[in-house]
Amino acid sequence: MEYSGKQIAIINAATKLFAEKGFDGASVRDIAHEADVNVAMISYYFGSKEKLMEAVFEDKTNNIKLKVENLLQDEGISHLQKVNILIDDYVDKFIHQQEFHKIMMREQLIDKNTPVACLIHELKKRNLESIKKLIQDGQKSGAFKKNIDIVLMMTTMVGTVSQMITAQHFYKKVNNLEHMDEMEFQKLMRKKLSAHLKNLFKQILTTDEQR
Amino acid sequence: MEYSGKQIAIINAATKLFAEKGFDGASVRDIAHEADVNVAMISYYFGSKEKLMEAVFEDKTNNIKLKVENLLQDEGISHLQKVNILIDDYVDKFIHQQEFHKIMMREQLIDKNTPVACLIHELKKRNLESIKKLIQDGQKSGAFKKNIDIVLMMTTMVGTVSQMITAQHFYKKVNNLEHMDEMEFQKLMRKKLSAHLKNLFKQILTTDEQR
DNA sequence: AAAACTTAATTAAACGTTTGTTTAGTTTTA
DNA sequence: TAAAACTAAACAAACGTTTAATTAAGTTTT
Repeated sequence: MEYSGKQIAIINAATKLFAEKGFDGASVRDIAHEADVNVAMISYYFGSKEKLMEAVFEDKTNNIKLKVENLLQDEGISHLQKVNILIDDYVDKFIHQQEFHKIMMREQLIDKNTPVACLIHELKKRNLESIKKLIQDGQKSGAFKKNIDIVLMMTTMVGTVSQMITAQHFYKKVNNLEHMDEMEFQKLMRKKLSAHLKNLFKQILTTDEQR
Repeated sequence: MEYSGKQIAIINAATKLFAEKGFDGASVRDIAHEADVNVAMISYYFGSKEKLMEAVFEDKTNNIKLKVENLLQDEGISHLQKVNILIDDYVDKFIHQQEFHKIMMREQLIDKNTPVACLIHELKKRNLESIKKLIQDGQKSGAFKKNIDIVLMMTTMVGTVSQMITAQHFYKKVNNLEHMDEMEFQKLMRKKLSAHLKNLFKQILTTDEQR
Protein backbone atom coordinates (compact mmCIF):
# COMPACT_ATOMS: atom_id res chain seq x y z
CA MET A 1 0.00 0.00 0.00
CA GLU A 2 1.36 3.40 -1.07
CA TYR A 3 0.55 6.26 1.25
CA SER A 4 0.55 9.99 0.51
CA GLY A 5 2.22 12.53 2.79
CA LYS A 6 -0.98 13.28 4.66
CA GLN A 7 -1.82 9.63 5.09
CA ILE A 8 1.60 9.01 6.58
CA ALA A 9 1.15 12.00 8.87
CA ILE A 10 -2.14 10.53 10.08
CA ILE A 11 -0.62 7.09 10.66
CA ASN A 12 2.28 8.56 12.61
CA ALA A 13 0.03 10.80 14.67
CA ALA A 14 -2.22 7.83 15.42
CA THR A 15 0.79 5.73 16.40
CA LYS A 16 1.96 8.40 18.81
CA LEU A 17 -1.43 9.00 20.42
CA PHE A 18 -2.56 5.37 20.53
CA ALA A 19 0.70 4.60 22.33
CA GLU A 20 0.26 7.46 24.80
CA LYS A 21 -3.46 7.23 25.52
CA GLY A 22 -4.69 3.95 24.12
CA PHE A 23 -7.21 3.40 21.33
CA ASP A 24 -10.22 4.68 23.26
CA GLY A 25 -8.28 7.45 24.96
CA ALA A 26 -7.12 9.05 21.72
CA SER A 27 -9.94 10.73 19.81
CA VAL A 28 -9.96 11.14 16.04
CA ARG A 29 -9.94 14.89 16.62
CA ASP A 30 -6.77 14.54 18.72
CA ILE A 31 -5.17 12.53 15.93
CA ALA A 32 -6.30 14.92 13.19
CA HIS A 33 -4.91 17.85 15.16
CA GLU A 34 -1.60 16.10 15.78
CA ALA A 35 -1.33 15.25 12.07
CA ASP A 36 -2.43 18.77 11.14
CA VAL A 37 -5.28 17.62 8.90
CA ASN A 38 -9.06 17.94 8.89
CA VAL A 39 -10.95 15.37 10.98
CA ALA A 40 -12.86 14.13 7.98
CA MET A 41 -9.65 13.04 6.28
CA ILE A 42 -9.38 10.06 8.62
CA SER A 43 -12.67 8.58 7.50
CA TYR A 44 -11.96 9.70 3.94
CA TYR A 45 -8.63 7.89 3.74
CA PHE A 46 -9.01 4.99 6.16
CA GLY A 47 -12.78 4.47 6.47
CA SER A 48 -12.90 4.43 10.26
CA LYS A 49 -10.87 4.76 13.43
CA GLU A 50 -10.77 0.98 13.68
CA LYS A 51 -9.41 0.69 10.15
CA LEU A 52 -6.84 3.38 10.93
CA MET A 53 -5.54 1.17 13.71
CA GLU A 54 -5.23 -1.70 11.24
CA ALA A 55 -3.37 0.59 8.85
CA VAL A 56 -0.97 1.50 11.67
CA PHE A 57 -0.35 -2.20 12.19
CA GLU A 58 0.17 -3.00 8.53
CA ASP A 59 2.54 -0.07 8.23
CA LYS A 60 4.60 -0.69 11.38
CA THR A 61 4.84 -4.47 11.27
CA ASN A 62 6.74 -4.24 8.00
CA ASN A 63 9.82 -2.90 9.76
CA ILE A 64 9.54 -5.15 12.76
CA LYS A 65 10.16 -8.67 11.48
CA LEU A 66 13.26 -10.16 13.03
CA LYS A 67 16.21 -10.92 10.79
CA VAL A 68 16.33 -14.51 11.90
CA GLU A 69 15.81 -16.21 8.52
CA ASN A 70 19.16 -15.08 7.08
CA LEU A 71 20.81 -16.01 10.37
CA LEU A 72 19.73 -19.63 10.04
CA GLN A 73 21.69 -20.20 6.83
CA ASP A 74 24.88 -18.48 7.99
CA GLU A 75 27.47 -21.11 8.87
CA GLY A 76 30.31 -18.77 9.77
CA ILE A 77 29.08 -18.03 13.29
CA SER A 78 28.38 -20.14 16.34
CA HIS A 79 24.91 -21.03 17.55
CA LEU A 80 25.28 -18.88 20.64
CA GLN A 81 26.46 -15.96 18.53
CA LYS A 82 23.32 -16.30 16.45
CA VAL A 83 21.19 -16.07 19.56
CA ASN A 84 23.15 -13.02 20.66
CA ILE A 85 22.58 -11.32 17.32
CA LEU A 86 18.89 -12.12 17.66
CA ILE A 87 18.80 -10.49 21.09
CA ASP A 88 20.55 -7.36 19.82
CA ASP A 89 18.13 -7.19 16.91
CA TYR A 90 15.07 -7.57 19.13
CA VAL A 91 16.20 -5.01 21.70
CA ASP A 92 17.05 -2.53 18.95
CA LYS A 93 13.72 -2.92 17.19
CA PHE A 94 11.79 -2.61 20.41
CA ILE A 95 13.55 0.54 21.58
CA HIS A 96 13.45 2.24 18.19
CA GLN A 97 9.76 1.46 17.78
CA GLN A 98 8.66 1.98 21.37
CA GLU A 99 5.41 3.64 20.41
CA PHE A 100 4.23 0.80 18.25
CA HIS A 101 5.30 -1.79 20.78
CA LYS A 102 3.31 0.01 23.44
CA ILE A 103 0.27 -0.25 21.19
CA MET A 104 0.91 -3.97 20.79
CA MET A 105 1.15 -4.45 24.55
CA ARG A 106 -2.17 -2.68 25.04
CA GLU A 107 -3.90 -4.66 22.32
CA GLN A 108 -2.71 -7.94 23.79
CA LEU A 109 -4.37 -7.01 27.08
CA ILE A 110 -7.76 -6.82 25.38
CA ASP A 111 -9.90 -9.96 25.67
CA LYS A 112 -11.20 -9.93 22.11
CA ASN A 113 -10.47 -11.48 18.74
CA THR A 114 -10.04 -8.23 16.83
CA PRO A 115 -8.31 -8.24 13.41
CA VAL A 116 -5.38 -6.57 15.14
CA ALA A 117 -5.17 -9.33 17.75
CA CYS A 118 -4.93 -11.85 14.93
CA LEU A 119 -2.13 -9.87 13.29
CA ILE A 120 -0.16 -9.90 16.53
CA HIS A 121 -0.81 -13.60 16.96
CA GLU A 122 0.49 -14.40 13.49
CA LEU A 123 3.53 -12.18 13.95
CA LYS A 124 4.44 -13.90 17.20
CA LYS A 125 3.84 -17.35 15.80
CA ARG A 126 6.07 -16.66 12.80
CA ASN A 127 8.84 -15.32 15.03
CA LEU A 128 8.54 -18.27 17.37
CA GLU A 129 8.84 -20.79 14.54
CA SER A 130 12.06 -19.20 13.26
CA ILE A 131 13.59 -19.03 16.70
CA LYS A 132 12.57 -22.61 17.37
CA LYS A 133 14.58 -23.68 14.31
CA LEU A 134 17.56 -21.67 15.48
CA ILE A 135 17.51 -23.25 18.93
CA GLN A 136 16.90 -26.76 17.63
CA ASP A 137 19.87 -26.37 15.28
CA GLY A 138 21.98 -25.61 18.31
CA GLN A 139 20.57 -28.58 20.17
CA LYS A 140 21.32 -30.98 17.30
CA SER A 141 24.90 -29.76 17.19
CA GLY A 142 25.24 -30.27 20.92
CA ALA A 143 25.90 -26.60 21.63
CA PHE A 144 22.61 -26.20 23.50
CA LYS A 145 21.15 -28.54 26.08
CA LYS A 146 17.91 -30.50 25.63
CA ASN A 147 14.56 -29.75 27.32
CA ILE A 148 14.47 -26.04 26.73
CA ASP A 149 11.07 -24.37 27.08
CA ILE A 150 11.51 -22.00 24.16
CA VAL A 151 8.20 -20.22 24.66
CA LEU A 152 9.07 -19.53 28.28
CA MET A 153 12.49 -18.30 27.22
CA MET A 154 10.92 -15.95 24.67
CA THR A 155 8.47 -14.80 27.33
CA THR A 156 11.44 -13.67 29.41
CA MET A 157 13.00 -11.83 26.48
CA VAL A 158 9.82 -10.07 25.38
CA GLY A 159 8.71 -9.50 28.97
CA THR A 160 11.99 -8.06 30.20
CA VAL A 161 12.25 -5.59 27.31
CA SER A 162 8.57 -4.66 27.51
CA GLN A 163 8.78 -4.07 31.23
CA MET A 164 11.91 -1.97 30.86
CA ILE A 165 10.26 0.27 28.27
CA THR A 166 7.03 0.48 30.27
CA ALA A 167 8.80 1.42 33.48
CA GLN A 168 11.71 3.38 32.03
CA HIS A 169 10.85 6.45 34.08
CA PHE A 170 11.09 4.30 37.18
CA TYR A 171 14.42 2.84 36.07
CA LYS A 172 15.74 6.34 35.37
CA LYS A 173 14.69 7.62 38.77
CA VAL A 174 15.95 4.82 40.99
CA ASN A 175 19.31 4.88 39.22
CA ASN A 176 19.63 8.67 39.42
CA LEU A 177 19.85 8.95 35.65
CA GLU A 178 17.47 11.86 35.23
CA HIS A 179 20.19 14.16 33.94
CA MET A 180 20.62 11.97 30.85
CA ASP A 181 19.06 13.08 27.57
CA GLU A 182 16.74 10.70 25.76
CA MET A 183 19.24 9.43 23.19
CA GLU A 184 21.92 8.74 25.75
CA PHE A 185 19.46 6.91 27.99
CA GLN A 186 18.19 4.76 25.13
CA LYS A 187 21.75 3.76 24.36
CA LEU A 188 22.25 2.76 27.98
CA MET A 189 19.02 0.77 28.10
CA ARG A 190 19.99 -0.98 24.89
CA LYS A 191 23.39 -1.90 26.26
CA LYS A 192 22.13 -3.05 29.65
CA LEU A 193 19.24 -5.07 28.24
CA SER A 194 21.42 -6.78 25.63
CA ALA A 195 24.10 -7.77 28.12
CA HIS A 196 21.53 -8.92 30.67
CA LEU A 197 19.56 -11.04 28.20
CA LYS A 198 22.67 -12.55 26.63
CA ASN A 199 23.82 -13.60 30.07
CA LEU A 200 20.43 -15.10 30.93
CA PHE A 201 20.11 -16.91 27.62
CA LYS A 202 23.57 -18.37 27.85
CA GLN A 203 22.59 -19.88 31.18
CA ILE A 204 19.26 -21.17 29.91
CA LEU A 205 20.71 -22.64 26.75
CA THR A 206 24.07 -24.02 27.79
CA THR A 207 24.15 -24.57 31.57
CA ASP A 208 22.58 -27.65 33.10
CA GLU A 209 19.52 -26.93 35.16
CA GLN A 210 19.84 -27.55 38.90
CA ARG A 211 17.13 -29.70 40.43
CA MET B 1 -12.20 2.61 54.28
CA GLU B 2 -15.25 0.42 54.94
CA TYR B 3 -17.33 -0.40 51.88
CA SER B 4 -20.95 -1.57 51.70
CA GLY B 5 -22.02 -4.53 49.58
CA LYS B 6 -22.98 -2.37 46.63
CA GLN B 7 -19.77 -0.40 46.80
CA ILE B 8 -17.77 -3.61 46.73
CA ALA B 9 -19.85 -4.82 43.79
CA ILE B 10 -19.01 -1.61 41.92
CA ILE B 11 -15.30 -1.89 42.70
CA ASN B 12 -15.19 -5.51 41.55
CA ALA B 13 -17.15 -4.77 38.38
CA ALA B 14 -14.83 -1.85 37.65
CA THR B 15 -11.78 -4.05 38.24
CA LYS B 16 -13.07 -6.64 35.80
CA LEU B 17 -14.01 -4.19 33.06
CA PHE B 18 -11.00 -1.86 33.43
CA ALA B 19 -8.82 -4.95 33.05
CA GLU B 20 -10.70 -6.17 29.99
CA LYS B 21 -11.29 -2.91 28.13
CA GLY B 22 -9.14 -0.27 29.79
CA PHE B 23 -10.26 2.86 31.61
CA ASP B 24 -11.59 4.65 28.55
CA GLY B 25 -12.98 1.50 26.98
CA ALA B 26 -15.19 0.64 29.95
CA SER B 27 -18.11 3.04 30.36
CA VAL B 28 -19.72 3.81 33.71
CA ARG B 29 -22.91 2.30 32.30
CA ASP B 30 -21.04 -0.94 31.56
CA ILE B 31 -19.71 -0.99 35.09
CA ALA B 32 -23.07 -0.19 36.66
CA HIS B 33 -24.72 -2.97 34.64
CA GLU B 34 -22.01 -5.48 35.60
CA ALA B 35 -22.40 -4.54 39.26
CA ASP B 36 -26.20 -4.57 38.94
CA VAL B 37 -26.66 -1.07 40.31
CA ASN B 38 -27.99 2.23 38.97
CA VAL B 39 -25.52 4.38 37.01
CA ALA B 40 -25.91 7.27 39.39
CA MET B 41 -24.62 5.18 42.28
CA ILE B 42 -21.09 5.43 40.93
CA SER B 43 -21.01 9.21 41.17
CA TYR B 44 -22.98 9.02 44.41
CA TYR B 45 -20.52 6.72 46.13
CA PHE B 46 -17.20 7.54 44.47
CA GLY B 47 -17.63 11.04 43.04
CA SER B 48 -16.39 10.26 39.56
CA LYS B 49 -15.09 7.54 37.27
CA GLU B 50 -11.56 8.75 37.96
CA LYS B 51 -12.09 8.47 41.70
CA LEU B 52 -13.57 5.00 41.23
CA MET B 53 -10.29 3.95 39.65
CA GLU B 54 -8.44 5.30 42.67
CA ALA B 55 -10.79 3.36 44.95
CA VAL B 56 -10.02 0.20 42.96
CA PHE B 57 -6.33 0.84 43.56
CA GLU B 58 -6.67 1.52 47.27
CA ASP B 59 -8.77 -1.60 47.65
CA LYS B 60 -6.62 -3.98 45.60
CA THR B 61 -3.16 -2.80 46.64
CA ASN B 62 -3.91 -3.84 50.23
CA ASN B 63 -3.70 -7.52 49.31
CA ILE B 64 -0.75 -7.15 47.01
CA LYS B 65 2.17 -6.15 49.19
CA LEU B 66 4.90 -8.77 49.16
CA LYS B 67 5.67 -10.63 52.36
CA VAL B 68 9.32 -9.68 52.21
CA GLU B 69 9.60 -7.83 55.52
CA ASN B 70 9.03 -10.92 57.68
CA LEU B 71 11.41 -12.83 55.43
CA LEU B 72 14.26 -10.47 56.23
CA GLN B 73 14.28 -11.27 59.95
CA ASP B 74 13.99 -15.04 59.54
CA GLU B 75 17.39 -16.64 60.22
CA GLY B 76 16.35 -20.26 59.76
CA ILE B 77 16.49 -20.24 55.97
CA SER B 78 19.22 -19.54 53.44
CA HIS B 79 19.46 -16.37 51.39
CA LEU B 80 18.64 -18.21 48.19
CA GLN B 81 15.63 -19.85 49.83
CA LYS B 82 14.37 -16.40 50.78
CA VAL B 83 14.62 -15.29 47.17
CA ASN B 84 12.76 -18.43 46.11
CA ILE B 85 9.97 -17.75 48.57
CA LEU B 86 9.78 -14.20 47.24
CA ILE B 87 9.41 -15.52 43.69
CA ASP B 88 6.65 -17.93 44.69
CA ASP B 89 4.87 -15.15 46.52
CA TYR B 90 5.08 -12.76 43.59
CA VAL B 91 3.94 -15.32 41.00
CA ASP B 92 1.02 -16.35 43.22
CA LYS B 93 -0.14 -12.78 43.83
CA PHE B 94 0.11 -11.91 40.15
CA ILE B 95 -1.85 -14.92 38.95
CA HIS B 96 -4.53 -14.65 41.61
CA GLN B 97 -4.98 -10.95 40.95
CA GLN B 98 -4.57 -10.97 37.19
CA GLU B 99 -7.29 -8.41 36.60
CA PHE B 100 -5.78 -5.80 38.86
CA HIS B 101 -2.30 -6.44 37.49
CA LYS B 102 -3.60 -5.91 33.97
CA ILE B 103 -4.95 -2.55 35.08
CA MET B 104 -1.54 -1.69 36.54
CA MET B 105 0.19 -2.63 33.29
CA ARG B 106 -2.14 -0.37 31.31
CA GLU B 107 -1.75 2.54 33.69
CA GLN B 108 2.02 2.31 33.50
CA LEU B 109 1.81 2.70 29.74
CA ILE B 110 0.16 6.09 30.11
CA ASP B 111 2.48 9.08 29.88
CA LYS B 112 0.93 11.09 32.68
CA ASN B 113 1.40 11.78 36.36
CA THR B 114 -2.03 10.67 37.50
CA PRO B 115 -2.67 9.91 41.19
CA VAL B 116 -2.80 6.25 40.21
CA ALA B 117 0.60 6.46 38.53
CA CYS B 118 2.01 7.82 41.78
CA LEU B 119 0.46 4.95 43.75
CA ILE B 120 2.11 2.43 41.44
CA HIS B 121 5.40 4.26 41.70
CA GLU B 122 5.35 4.18 45.50
CA LEU B 123 4.32 0.53 45.56
CA LYS B 124 7.19 -0.43 43.29
CA LYS B 125 9.69 1.69 45.18
CA ARG B 126 8.70 0.12 48.49
CA ASN B 127 8.99 -3.37 47.05
CA LEU B 128 12.35 -2.58 45.50
CA GLU B 129 13.77 -1.26 48.79
CA SER B 130 12.80 -4.45 50.63
CA ILE B 131 14.22 -6.71 47.95
CA LYS B 132 17.39 -4.64 47.85
CA LYS B 133 17.90 -5.34 51.55
CA LEU B 134 17.29 -9.03 51.00
CA ILE B 135 19.84 -9.21 48.19
CA GLN B 136 22.42 -7.08 50.02
CA ASP B 137 22.12 -9.37 53.05
CA GLY B 138 23.01 -12.26 50.80
CA GLN B 139 25.91 -10.32 49.31
CA LYS B 140 27.34 -9.46 52.74
CA SER B 141 27.22 -13.10 53.77
CA GLY B 142 29.00 -14.10 50.57
CA ALA B 143 26.09 -16.20 49.28
CA PHE B 144 25.44 -13.81 46.39
CA LYS B 145 28.00 -12.23 44.09
CA LYS B 146 28.72 -8.50 43.89
CA ASN B 147 27.67 -6.14 41.07
CA ILE B 148 24.08 -7.27 40.71
CA ASP B 149 21.75 -4.91 38.87
CA ILE B 150 18.78 -5.47 41.15
CA VAL B 151 16.42 -3.25 39.18
CA LEU B 152 17.24 -5.13 35.99
CA MET B 153 16.72 -8.42 37.80
CA MET B 154 13.33 -7.26 39.07
CA THR B 155 12.49 -6.09 35.56
CA THR B 156 12.98 -9.67 34.39
CA MET B 157 10.78 -11.07 37.15
CA VAL B 158 7.96 -8.57 36.68
CA GLY B 159 8.32 -8.62 32.90
CA THR B 160 8.33 -12.39 32.53
CA VAL B 161 5.23 -12.85 34.68
CA SER B 162 3.42 -9.91 33.06
CA GLN B 163 4.18 -11.19 29.59
CA MET B 164 3.05 -14.69 30.48
CA ILE B 165 -0.29 -13.41 31.78
CA THR B 166 -0.72 -11.04 28.84
CA ALA B 167 -0.01 -13.73 26.28
CA GLN B 168 -1.45 -16.73 28.11
CA HIS B 169 -3.79 -17.54 25.22
CA PHE B 170 -0.75 -17.72 22.98
CA TYR B 171 1.12 -19.93 25.43
CA LYS B 172 -1.89 -22.23 25.68
CA LYS B 173 -2.22 -22.53 21.93
CA VAL B 174 1.41 -23.17 20.97
CA ASN B 175 1.70 -25.81 23.69
CA ASN B 176 -1.58 -27.54 22.73
CA LEU B 177 -3.00 -26.96 26.18
CA GLU B 178 -6.44 -25.77 25.09
CA HIS B 179 -8.17 -28.78 26.65
CA MET B 180 -7.12 -27.63 30.12
CA ASP B 181 -9.63 -25.85 32.35
CA GLU B 182 -8.74 -22.47 33.79
CA MET B 183 -7.73 -23.66 37.25
CA GLU B 184 -5.52 -26.42 35.98
CA PHE B 185 -3.82 -24.06 33.52
CA GLN B 186 -3.18 -21.47 36.23
CA LYS B 187 -1.53 -24.13 38.35
CA LEU B 188 0.69 -25.07 35.43
CA MET B 189 1.64 -21.45 34.73
CA ARG B 190 2.42 -20.93 38.38
CA LYS B 191 4.64 -24.00 38.48
CA LYS B 192 6.44 -23.24 35.20
CA LEU B 193 7.01 -19.57 36.03
CA SER B 194 8.30 -20.29 39.53
CA ALA B 195 10.76 -22.93 38.37
CA HIS B 196 11.92 -20.80 35.47
CA LEU B 197 12.48 -17.67 37.55
CA LYS B 198 14.17 -19.55 40.36
CA ASN B 199 16.58 -21.01 37.86
CA LEU B 200 17.27 -17.62 36.29
CA PHE B 201 17.72 -15.88 39.63
CA LYS B 202 20.07 -18.52 40.91
CA GLN B 203 22.27 -17.88 37.89
CA ILE B 204 22.09 -14.11 38.24
CA LEU B 205 22.78 -14.13 41.96
CA THR B 206 25.30 -16.91 42.45
CA THR B 207 27.07 -17.68 39.15
CA ASP B 208 29.90 -15.51 37.94
CA GLU B 209 29.07 -13.47 34.88
CA GLN B 210 30.92 -14.42 31.69
CA ARG B 211 32.60 -11.55 29.90
C1' DA C 1 -46.55 2.40 70.36
C1' DA C 2 -47.74 5.71 66.84
C1' DA C 3 -46.75 9.63 64.44
C1' DA C 4 -43.56 12.90 62.83
C1' DC C 5 -39.32 13.94 61.24
C1' DT C 6 -34.40 13.21 59.30
C1' DT C 7 -31.16 11.26 56.81
C1' DA C 8 -29.37 7.93 53.55
C1' DA C 9 -30.15 5.03 49.53
C1' DT C 10 -31.98 4.55 45.13
C1' DT C 11 -34.16 5.65 40.80
C1' DA C 12 -35.38 7.35 35.95
C1' DA C 13 -34.72 11.06 33.37
C1' DA C 14 -32.30 14.80 31.69
C1' DC C 15 -27.98 17.52 31.30
C1' DG C 16 -24.30 19.35 28.41
C1' DT C 17 -20.10 17.34 26.06
C1' DT C 18 -17.63 14.65 23.34
C1' DT C 19 -17.54 10.83 20.43
C1' DG C 20 -16.91 8.76 15.42
C1' DT C 21 -18.88 9.53 11.11
C1' DT C 22 -21.32 11.76 7.16
C1' DT C 23 -22.84 15.35 4.29
C1' DA C 24 -22.82 18.87 1.05
C1' DG C 25 -20.16 22.08 -0.74
C1' DT C 26 -15.55 24.12 -2.16
C1' DT C 27 -10.81 24.08 -3.76
C1' DT C 28 -7.03 21.87 -6.02
C1' DT C 29 -4.94 18.90 -9.34
C1' DA C 30 -4.17 16.74 -13.77
C1' DT D 1 -13.74 19.73 -16.82
C1' DA D 2 -13.85 15.55 -14.42
C1' DA D 3 -11.76 13.43 -10.52
C1' DA D 4 -9.48 13.82 -6.28
C1' DA D 5 -8.46 16.40 -2.16
C1' DC D 6 -10.13 19.00 1.31
C1' DT D 7 -13.26 21.72 4.49
C1' DA D 8 -16.80 23.42 7.94
C1' DA D 9 -20.85 22.03 9.62
C1' DA D 10 -24.08 18.86 11.08
C1' DC D 11 -25.35 14.14 12.67
C1' DA D 12 -26.91 10.73 15.93
C1' DA D 13 -25.08 8.04 19.53
C1' DA D 14 -22.61 7.51 23.68
C1' DC D 15 -20.25 9.62 27.25
C1' DG D 16 -19.76 11.08 32.50
C1' DT D 17 -22.41 13.56 35.58
C1' DT D 18 -26.39 15.91 37.85
C1' DT D 19 -31.05 16.60 39.08
C1' DA D 20 -35.30 16.05 41.21
C1' DA D 21 -38.26 12.81 43.00
C1' DT D 22 -39.12 8.54 45.60
C1' DT D 23 -38.31 4.84 48.81
C1' DA D 24 -36.08 2.85 52.91
C1' DA D 25 -34.07 3.13 57.35
C1' DG D 26 -33.27 5.30 61.57
C1' DT D 27 -34.29 8.72 65.24
C1' DT D 28 -37.03 11.78 67.90
C1' DT D 29 -41.23 13.46 69.67
C1' DT D 30 -45.65 12.84 71.32
